[in-house]
This record gives sequence, C-alpha cells and structure tokens, in this order.
Amino acid sequence: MPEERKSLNFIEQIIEEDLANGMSKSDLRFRFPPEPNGYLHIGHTKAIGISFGLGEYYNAPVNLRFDDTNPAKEEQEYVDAIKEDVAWLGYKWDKELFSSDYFQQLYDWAIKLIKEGKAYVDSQSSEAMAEQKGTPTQPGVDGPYRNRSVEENLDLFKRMKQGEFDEGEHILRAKIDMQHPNMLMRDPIMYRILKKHHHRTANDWCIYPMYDWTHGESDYIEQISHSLCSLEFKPHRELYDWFLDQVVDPNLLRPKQREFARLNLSYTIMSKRKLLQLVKDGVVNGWDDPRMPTISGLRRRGYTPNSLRKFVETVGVAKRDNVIDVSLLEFCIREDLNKTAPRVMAVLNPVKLIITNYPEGKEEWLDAENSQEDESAGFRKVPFSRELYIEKEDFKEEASNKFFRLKLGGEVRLKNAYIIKAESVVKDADGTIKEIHCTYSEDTSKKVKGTLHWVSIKHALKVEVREYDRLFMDEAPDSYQDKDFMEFINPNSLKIIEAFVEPSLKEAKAGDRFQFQRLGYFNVDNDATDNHLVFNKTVGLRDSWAKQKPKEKQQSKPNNKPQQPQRKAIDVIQQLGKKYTNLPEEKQQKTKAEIQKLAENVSYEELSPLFNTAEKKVGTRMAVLLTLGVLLKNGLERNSDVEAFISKALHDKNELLVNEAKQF
RNA sequence: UGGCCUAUGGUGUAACUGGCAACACGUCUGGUUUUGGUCCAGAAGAGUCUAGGUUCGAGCCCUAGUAGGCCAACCA
Repeated sequence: MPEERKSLNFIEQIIEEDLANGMSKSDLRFRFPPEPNGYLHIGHTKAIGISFGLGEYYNAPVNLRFDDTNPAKEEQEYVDAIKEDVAWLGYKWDKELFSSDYFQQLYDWAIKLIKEGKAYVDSQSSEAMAEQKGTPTQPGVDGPYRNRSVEENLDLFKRMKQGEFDEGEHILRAKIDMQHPNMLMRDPIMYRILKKHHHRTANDWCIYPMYDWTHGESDYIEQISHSLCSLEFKPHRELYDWFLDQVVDPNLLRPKQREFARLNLSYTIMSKRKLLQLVKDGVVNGWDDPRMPTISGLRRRGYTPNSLRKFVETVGVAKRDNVIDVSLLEFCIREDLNKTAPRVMAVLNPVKLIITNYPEGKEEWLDAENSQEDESAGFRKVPFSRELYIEKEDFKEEASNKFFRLKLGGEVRLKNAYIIKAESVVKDADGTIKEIHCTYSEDTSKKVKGTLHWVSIKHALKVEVREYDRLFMDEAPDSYQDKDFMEFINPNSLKIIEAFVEPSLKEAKAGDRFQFQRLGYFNVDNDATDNHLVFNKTVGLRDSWAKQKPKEKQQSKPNNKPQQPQRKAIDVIQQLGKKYTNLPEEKQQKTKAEIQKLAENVSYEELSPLFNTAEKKVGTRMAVLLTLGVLLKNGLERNSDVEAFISKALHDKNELLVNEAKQF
C-alpha cells in the first residue's frame, strides 16, 4: 500500500518525535481531566477528541480523571453527566479516576517539600499576599513568613490538616522566587483550608491541594506520557515542571504538558460560568436545552456522535486563536443525517388544499421511499385523500417563473403522489387564503419543475415542533469588555409551533431522527409522550431558494449595477508579476506579453504607488518595470520617481530585472 | 515597564522541514434529480502581518518591528 502521507498536527509530530527518540509505544498514555463543576460543551469535545483520538490512533490507554480539588464547586451530578457525554461520543476510557484519589500521596509529598525547605506556611491575608506578589510588569517581594523554620512549617501544616485553623488563616506555598518573571512561579499556593464537604472524600480533609500542585503530580502518578491542555495553561507549564522536578524518579516516565488552542464557535459562548448563568437565570431550560452548546444540548437537539467527532476532526489542532463558523458544524450534522435519516413528510405551516376532481371519501395508500440515499431503507405507505395540507410558502397566486412551486394555473408534483394544477383560491374577509382548489391528473410521468410535500388532513398527526434559532445575535457575544454577553441574547431563539406529520410517525420514539422532506432534520424530544409527539428541529436543509429570494426583490428595482466589476488592469498585472521570477522561461515570455498588453490600460497614477514595492518582491517590480516601459513608449514623460525606480532596478542583484532595466 | 504564545483566501487547517501555496466549510456558475436536498462538473477568492537579511530559490531560516492572545483567584 503506497500509504498516503497524512499530515500530522503539531501534537502528533511531538509524539512521533518522542517515539523516534526511543520512547516505547507502550508508554503512551493520555488523560482527559474535566473538573466536575458543570456540563461538557462542544469546546470540550475538541479536547476529548484530541486525547481520546490519540488513544485510539496509537492504541494507548486514556484515563478519565476528574479534577476535583475544589469541593465548593464540584458535584456528583456533574460527574455523572460528564461520563454520560464522553461515553455517548463513543469513547472508552481506560480508568475512571479522581484527583481526590491522590490526596494522601500529595500530602506526603508536601511534607517532603517542607522538609527540604521548598515549601512554607504563610499566614497573611490574601490581600497582603496579592500585594507582595507584584504584577505582570513588576516583580514581587518576599513576605514575612517566607523564612519560617522547617519545624515550624511542619507543625503548622500538620495542624492545618487536623483542622485546628479556620479557612484563610494559613496556606502552604511553594518556595520558588518572588521576583520570577512568570507570576505563577512567585511562591504559588499549594494548599488552602476549606472546611467543606467533598463529593468523594466527604469530611476526611479540610485542606485541599490547588490545581498546579495536583495536576502534574496526578499525571505522574498515572504515568501519563502526554498531558494535553488548552493554551491558557502555557504559563503553568513552568510550574508543572518545577513541581515534577521535586518528586520524579528518573526511572519512571516523566509527563510532558503541551498546549493547543481551544475551540470557539461563532454566535455562542463557551465559558462554563456563563453557561451556568444561562441555566440559573432561566434563559434556557437547563444544561441540555437544545439551544445550548453543551454536548447534552446538542444530543437533545438531534446531533449525532459521529457528526461531532467529524466536526472536531475537521477543525484541526493548532496554536492560534480561532473562531469556527457554525456553518461547519451544520455541514457536519447534515452530512451525517443525509445518509442515515429516513425521509418523511410534515407540514409546519399549513394551508388547506382541495382536489376538486378527487372523489370525496376516497383514500389511497401510496408508496413512499424511505431514503433515496439508502436503497435498503425500503418503502412505506402514505395516505392520500381529497383534502391535504401543504406549506403556505409553497403557494402564490402569482409569481415569476423562478418560483417552481404552486401558483394559479400552474402545475406541480405532489411528492409520492399526483400532479396537480391550481385552479382557484377561497379567501376570507381579510383576503387571507383559506383554501386552494386544484385538479389532479393521474399521469405522473409528466415533467414539472416543482415537487411539494404534503399530508392528508384526515390522516395527519398533530404534533408539536420546536424550532431553534441561534441563542445570541452577535458573532462573538463574550468578546466585548464594555458589554455583557447577556445583552446579545436572541429573544426569538425558540419558536414552538403546531404541525402536521404523516401517520407513519405515530410510533416514533424519543431520540429518533428524521428528515422532514424539503424542510430539515428533526428528532423526537424527550418531552414526547404516547399521544403528544414533540419534535426538535436539528438543522434546516441547505436552501438555495431562500438565498435567491432577496435577489428577486432587488431585481424589481432598476438594476444598473454592472454584473461583475471588471478587474483593473493594474491589479491583474500585479498578480501576474507575483509569480514572474519563478516561471520557466517560456512562460515568462508569455506573461511578459500579457503584462505589456494590459499595460495599455494603466494610468501613471495607478502605477506610481508600486514604485515603492519591497526590494525582495522582484516579480512585482519586474511587472511594474514592464508596464512602465509601455507607458513611456506611449508618451509618458520621465520624472525623478521614474528615474529612481529604473536606476534601482538597474542595480539589483536579480539578472532578469537588470536586463529589463537596461532596455530603458 | 515584564514574560510567554500566535500571525497563510471570508472561516478553519495543510504545505513531505527551502523548490511555481493545498484541503474542507462558505460564496458563485452549470448539470442531474419526484426534496430549490443529495450527487456531479466548474469558477472566483491568499503571493503567506511589515521591513530588512541569508539563498540560484523563503510561507518555512536570521534580525528588527507591528498586531492579536494569555499571565496579578486561597478557581480549574
């Protein structure tokens, strides 16, 4: 197999290098370390995809480790939700672990550090310590307790553990360097007193280790080879390494922290704190509200694990800040559902249609294809009768011939059924259309441009449909320092309507996904009951008609815009010039002729700014020179700028340029 | 008066470690179609933040700028 060389992202490259440098493949081990203080969102999906993806790729174990060092915020509910989400995405963790499993080991190591004079108990207020810490631009100063004796530190720390002090009275700090340029190295806190119930260790502890002290050591205990996290932890790496230095056994594997850019999605927010606010303020109905960017929200909305995995894979891994367009997410779910979702007919915004030449009381059960993308999906029966619902949007009394749908006197195909012709409408006093009267023909072989979906009124099921729009109206709602993200909430993000669906949907179960033909993908919400179906709109179909409509309006106005603004000759010349020097000679000649031809349409005013082109852009200067030649031939007078440009070309190192300049 | 990171079409990532900038989404044409969907064919759009330098040759290496991000929680 000629094995197409797949390009590796920078993390994969690091791993490949480590492997090349002697690390054994069997030493590879990863971890996903969520804090159980909220639900996972789509940003976490990226982190999960990276670490678990690497695990799958290298057939290496991946631990699910809950980083639970802050009993004030963490709850069992979140642990359960996180496990459910990771499993739902289709990943299998090796071990389910908790940082709290390591509290004793961490404590023992802390004692060791104290004994070695590398940690001390500080007894100041947090304000005093903050002041001594300095700022990013100013070094810190040593505090008064920095040089306590080992004995005193040991005594104090043990008494902290025994609960002799109140919260805030003492903390344990690493003794590093208060003047360090990296603020995290200015004697970071290792332990604080927290007299809180912990979801796992209950009241066993009243001192809890901080993130930095816990994380690297946990990685080390688990022998994680590559500890991957997001970019904001980059400055922590130095401290991560320092803490590791204090305890590592050179015979054991030493974990390596590497950082990637987190995922951002347009028109949404990704902060757990802000997501929690949406839940608490009742803006949404819980963490799994289908408008939420949480994994549980997307699941309820109808997204598939596959689509999400494909999405994070497509997005890639790098180190620069990014904002992914939601359209990519939508593409991924459409792509997946197009292949897998059975098609059905549903009318969301009905208008009554009567087929006047169809016998009253007659009904037929017609064959309908379940999926044109999947032959094995087979057929089902849909009932047809004299009175139907179609979408209001699908009918106009009059319309241009760009409108493929039904209009008076026009013909259209009813999906899976007959061709009908609109004859007349019945309106109420306001002029609202109440009924459309049609005739039908049983000849279905005729070619007509439009095909409409429909349901038989008599047989249709009345259901609830929840249509969602983006939760925020701004592309980056939490990017403003002077505005709160809540200001951008879209008041119309949820629309609940009553709709009619074909009777085959009667037995649909929560979670089932369908394509409502010509409309979009929908799934059955958990709120559905046996006699009240509820559907969520996952995503609409691509709609090139919706895109055209605004254009149609514009066309009614006097249309005097040039269709395609002709590109300026000078721009084309610049473009040709770019590659000039790299071209083989034959092509150069061709390009040269092209430039000279275009030059006829260039003015001096357009050309002169290009005299300042950077020296190394030889190609562009070449093109400018050629153009200048044409202008001079056509009677342009030489001025000092022109002379200077030519002379500079004459003295260039590039032979081509010099030769050309010699022509002048 | 700091430290660290980043800079490639509208967006996101590539470019075999120096050889005429590729892929996906999006946009626009055209074709097929009992979904204005899917599918198929094609197009436009970046000379790689700027300025120097090294080189026959630079997105890639060097120097100096510029812009953006992160760092001052007893959060993770």
